[in-house]
Amino acid sequence: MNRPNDCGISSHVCNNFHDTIEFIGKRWMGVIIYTLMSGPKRFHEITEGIPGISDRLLTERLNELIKEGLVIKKQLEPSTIIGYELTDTGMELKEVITAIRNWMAKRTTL
Amino acid sequence: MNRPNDCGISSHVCNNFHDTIEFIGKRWMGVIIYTLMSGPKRFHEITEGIPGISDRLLTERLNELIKEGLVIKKQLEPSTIIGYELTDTGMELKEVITAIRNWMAKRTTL
DNA sequence: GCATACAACTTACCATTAGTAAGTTGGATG
DNA sequence: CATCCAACTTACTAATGGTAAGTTGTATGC
Repeated sequence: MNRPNDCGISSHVCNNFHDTIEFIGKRWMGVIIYTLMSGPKRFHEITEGIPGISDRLLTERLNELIKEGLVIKKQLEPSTIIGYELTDTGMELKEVITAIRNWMAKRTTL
Repeated sequence: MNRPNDCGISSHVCNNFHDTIEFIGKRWMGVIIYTLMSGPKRFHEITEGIPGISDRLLTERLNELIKEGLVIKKQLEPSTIIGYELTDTGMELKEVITAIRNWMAKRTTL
């Protein structure tokens, strides 16, 4: 039987696995992060790129991402317009996204 | 709002990044899959290994995982007791979990 | 074979979160 | 300085999750 800490690495990291996967797995989180992978975007560019998402939820998710340091609000060159950009930490999720897409590719060929 | 399923492979997970990450990111999905990575488990072994999860939600998530072909219900040797085991497809999510854990390890806060 | 215990659900009800839509604010543009 | 529209905010409804109690089924002991 698995105990919560019985994972072979440090218990701190192990105990955070649940929080981590639930955070990045929250509704719309994945596609928002994925959308920002291709570069900084304005609010309405994100909504237009993600069919079905509402302003309210995008605001909420972006604020959560900012709070967790995965996204920053940034002034876009050369105007005064602001947009949202992945931080280095956020950008490092690329490997997670790649792993998911690899898994998907294997699965659909079955 | 759920977009219509246009691939016909399964009801939730198809070759679409959004559906896939939302499926494996559903509440408790990550830890359930992670728990089963170390081998087949009985129902109560899973609940005991995941503090906070309820019988109702574990039943619901296991049924979703079975429906999507990530988990099978299996008779555990040598008794008549049944348990839950990851399929090959489910087990291949190990790389996704590894990628998340690597990302976590790099981070300073969450 | 009957009683007990516990595992594995199931149901019911309340709380939280998501979806929808309308309203508000504030900066850009004519 | 009026209009537009991006970027929120608020209010309300629908869906999902949390909690707890109830039900069914199988193992074990007498």
